[in-house]
Amino acid sequence: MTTTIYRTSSKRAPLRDQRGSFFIPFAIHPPFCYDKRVTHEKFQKPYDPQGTEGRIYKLWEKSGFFNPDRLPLINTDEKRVNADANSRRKSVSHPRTSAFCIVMPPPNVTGVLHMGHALMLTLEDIMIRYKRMRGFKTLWLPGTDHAAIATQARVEKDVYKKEGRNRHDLGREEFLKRVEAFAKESHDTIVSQIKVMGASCDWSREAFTLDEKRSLAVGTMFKKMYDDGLIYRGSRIVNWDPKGQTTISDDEIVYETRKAVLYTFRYGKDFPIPIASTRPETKLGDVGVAVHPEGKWKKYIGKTFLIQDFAGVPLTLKVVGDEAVDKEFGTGAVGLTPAHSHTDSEIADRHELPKDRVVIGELGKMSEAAGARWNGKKVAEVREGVVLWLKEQGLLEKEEEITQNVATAERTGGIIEPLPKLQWFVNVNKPVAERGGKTLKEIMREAVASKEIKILPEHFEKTYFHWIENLRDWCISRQIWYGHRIPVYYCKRGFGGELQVHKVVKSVKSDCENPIVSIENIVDCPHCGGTVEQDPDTLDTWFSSGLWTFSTLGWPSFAKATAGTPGPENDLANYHPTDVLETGYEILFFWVARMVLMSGYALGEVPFRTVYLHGTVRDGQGRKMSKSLGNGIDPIDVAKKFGTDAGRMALIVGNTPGTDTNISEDKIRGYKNFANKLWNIARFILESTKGETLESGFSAYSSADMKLREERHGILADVTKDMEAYRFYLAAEKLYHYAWHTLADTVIEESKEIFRSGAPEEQKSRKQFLLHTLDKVLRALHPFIPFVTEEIWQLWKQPEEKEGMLMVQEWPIH
RNA sequence: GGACGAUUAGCUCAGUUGGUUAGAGCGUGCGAUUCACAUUCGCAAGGCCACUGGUUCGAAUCCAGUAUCGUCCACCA
Repeated sequence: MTTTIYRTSSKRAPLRDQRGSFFIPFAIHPPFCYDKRVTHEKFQKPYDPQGTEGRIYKLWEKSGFFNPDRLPLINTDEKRVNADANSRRKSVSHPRTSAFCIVMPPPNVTGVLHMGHALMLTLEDIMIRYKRMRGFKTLWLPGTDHAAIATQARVEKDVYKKEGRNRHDLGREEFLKRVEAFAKESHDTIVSQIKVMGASCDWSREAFTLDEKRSLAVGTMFKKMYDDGLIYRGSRIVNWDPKGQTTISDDEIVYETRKAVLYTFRYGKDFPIPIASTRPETKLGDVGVAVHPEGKWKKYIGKTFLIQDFAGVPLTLKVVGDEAVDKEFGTGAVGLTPAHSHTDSEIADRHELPKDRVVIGELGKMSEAAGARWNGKKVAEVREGVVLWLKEQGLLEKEEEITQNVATAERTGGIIEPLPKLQWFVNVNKPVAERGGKTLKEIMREAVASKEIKILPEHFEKTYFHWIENLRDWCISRQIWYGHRIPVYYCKRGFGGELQVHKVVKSVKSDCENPIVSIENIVDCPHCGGTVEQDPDTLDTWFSSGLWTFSTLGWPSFAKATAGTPGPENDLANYHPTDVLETGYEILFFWVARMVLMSGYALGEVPFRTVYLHGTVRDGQGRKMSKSLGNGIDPIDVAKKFGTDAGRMALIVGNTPGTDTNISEDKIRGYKNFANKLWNIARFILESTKGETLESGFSAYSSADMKLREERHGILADVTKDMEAYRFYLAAEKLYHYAWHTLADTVIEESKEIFRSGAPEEQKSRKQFLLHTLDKVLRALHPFIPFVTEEIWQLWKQPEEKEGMLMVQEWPIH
């Protein structure tokens, strides 16, 4: 190996004398002393991501440039317009005037980073780095989510496994301590992993959905909505999870297909209409029978029947006609159990049937209303009992096995028991005076319909509208302990001394206002001075997530008054609405829509301009990654084995928005080779152009090189267009292809001959072309593979100032 | 049941919104090479762009229908 190694240590930066020219102390080859480039011994070995990435990340972090307030001016090469005939470029410094902001979808503090997170981080980092290089004041605000139910369930499981105790054994305070300890540990892991991914986010602004500032935001929002009459307490059929002892949202239900027996029977010998049910035990709570208005049972509509004894209880059944009943299905009639079925409850509403006949309790056991015979017994047991009774009475007409979808809780697996409960709701259909009389539903719809928010890919807009059409009031209270406690207090005196939060209790005579909504903690009733007790429930985690774009930017503490001034206290003015929300399509409804709601309601503006939805990351064969299949790929393992750059590139190339993507080790290995290829391209160019410095105004290109230059311009212009249009998958692939198959395979191969036997001008031209191309390729690839490009840049340019880092150089628009 | 999407090389997928000969990666076959490359390079094979019809000078791309697969939503007593 004949390569000259100028320097082997990275310590010595050339010194400057007072006139700003370089003063070379000693031992550096004189002819090339103006060339800061060195051929580093590192280039003698293959690229080593493990030894590089951590060090480079620290370099970036230390620079402070992740923080938009500390970003340097952007340096731009511009042609002089008014000056002399000399068309050489000069360097101009521009302030960063436009802002670009992404608020990171906060990973749950329940575990470790997975491939989906890696994809999210990569896409966002690409956008952020690109915009930073385009001269924007870029803020990428990181954070984590307390993920109430998920985290609590996780800790409950752990505690039970280790100590055999449940949360009630520990008590609220002690249990929360455990959860917080777990969340803290999990948080630290996640943050370190986000850093491994190369994410250039501003850690000084890091947020947590359950920290003090966010809690203030949540409390403020709750009070505002309550005062506006948008939050109300009401008795509704909720999805009760008897196993988790909590209410869960529709979105947290998973349906499992199971076999069940459908029983067809009559309530009594004299009752004319047979009905069918897979849950005869609930029939103890029936208040009527619904039939189709034009069906075969039409003649009974409006009649009321009294059943003296239905398995131990009397029933009063009114026959009503309702369109919701399918005349072809089953017997063409539905027994109505308003307290234990969503649809029955709605039918009962339409026909003013009583809804208070609750026969099943929170523990999944029968209640008093089910009669002395069944009171306190388990549901399954009672089902058998009722069927037996029906058989004995000769009322059972048919038993058939059917498959049905059973609603179960995603987290606990418990079978959902619809129960009426007193819960807190957000009214989505009430006009909001402050917002021109629009309802929350309309706010959500119009933000997208008016194109103020653009969703990528576009077809998800249809799904979004469809979801909004079917939206019901949002139940926001959860009977769990970990989360934002509902900022509501009850004066005990107002309830006659006994607090019964979930039951409708008739107000005892009292002047006290109940409930009392307060952002501050209170212990005494502001009216009578008696003791108050806080609502034991916590808020749905999406309530706090909904505020994420502005609770992270300072709301409600900092008003929107000082746009243009740097500093976190002006973030709301400077960065909201944010520019892009990048997330998985599976949480379009849970989260995206709710952010639109909250932001539109509280600030009167959209939370973001563009929604970029990515797909699910699957394995090489298109299967979902799962623990049971053992086909998961851990992004941290990938970083160790192939380097983060390789993993990032593999996730991006060919990954269109909204579409699932497959990833395999083979694909990642391919891009590890690419990082090494780039390394070798740099090595070749830097070694074969020794003595030559990149001349920024160079124009004496040979005709062949002029052509190559045109081609390069074309590619980079295309890539820039792709970046602007969020076609990162195309941009990445084009750059990959250009670097490998044009620059390396063609240009460099030709150059070898030129350097061997070409004319001096030809050699000079080619050397300049190669240096310029390397410079631009490194810049353009930096958002995608930031580590290897920065490392090459550092070895080549040896910047003395942190402003010389590739991360803050200008993007090559052509 | 409703909505949305997909169907392109052996495999996994692009195809920038109608324009010449449909591309990439991996894989396969043949041949070079240690001269930047824990290799890399060159060459090659391989496609009725699901099917049927329509619009158009021109369709993988737009429209209608059919088939298969997938995702989401709702959930029926």
